[in-house]
Amino acid sequence: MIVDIHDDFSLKKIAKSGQCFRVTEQGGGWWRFIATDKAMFMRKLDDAESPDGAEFGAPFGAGEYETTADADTWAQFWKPYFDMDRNYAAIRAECFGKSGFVDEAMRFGAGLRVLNQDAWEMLVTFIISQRKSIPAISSAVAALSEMFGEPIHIDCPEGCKRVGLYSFPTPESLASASDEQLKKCSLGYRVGYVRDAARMVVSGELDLDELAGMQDDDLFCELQRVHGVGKKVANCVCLFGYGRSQMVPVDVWIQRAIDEDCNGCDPFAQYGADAGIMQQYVFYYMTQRK
DNA sequence: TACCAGGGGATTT
DNA sequence: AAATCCCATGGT
Repeated sequence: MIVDIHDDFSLKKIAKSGQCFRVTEQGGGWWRFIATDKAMFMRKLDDAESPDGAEFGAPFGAGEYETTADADTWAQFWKPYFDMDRNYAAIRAECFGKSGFVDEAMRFGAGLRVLNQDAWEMLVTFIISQRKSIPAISSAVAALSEMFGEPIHIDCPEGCKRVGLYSFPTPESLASASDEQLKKCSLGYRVGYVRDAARMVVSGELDLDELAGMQDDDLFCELQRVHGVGKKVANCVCLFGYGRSQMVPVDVWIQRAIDEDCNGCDPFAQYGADAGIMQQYVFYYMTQRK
């Protein structure tokens, strides 16, 4: 199926933006996305290699995209996943001019979008993320999904390999997992954290659906009841799992940006409801610029 | 407020 | 090939 996209959209930048860890580049311009129990291949058509930067106000990467998703699954799952109801080109234009550094990060990262992902998947993934590099997180999540997830059966485009197609593990499957199995997934000292989180969800002590109805502060506090979830991980779950676009996770890269590029002043507060989106541009800029 | 925790992946030697 | 560094941190 063909999707016509009129806003910022870069599969490559999204894939490398450190918010999703189950996205892989395939052959022939295809990118494979796995989220919860779904997998989907997508590529840009009519693609002359896009330049790195962008003009403000002009959509970056707009055009026709081919997806293996059917119309219903696109509309119900992937369209909201890609946050398609938000106009990122307009946000870049509105936010321009408040910080030279953030302006440059927006120019560099044009095409990024903050994905709406599953809260459970985000909780586990960002518990795992602590003190790991992005490639290490990706391989741990892949191992966990292969060991505890279910095979996903979809048709792959020509040249794309049918490997590693597993759903994200359910809370039940992780709650009943053994330490030995979890350790094989390179979770290290995080094994106990993941099992506790799974148990809390299975027992109902932590109701992730109920949390969706809470105010930011309450949501933020509730998440930190989970062992292994501090401020940074809680902020990631709020931003990526609950669509709280004003939340700003501060990791070593964002802290470095504040310290070394912004004279020690936090630039994010001035963006209000878009602060978390600016954070994502800055994270991408810090990790991908040469 | 220090210090430590698994280990993987990237970089340097 | 081996040493070294660094990592979307949190608990103690």
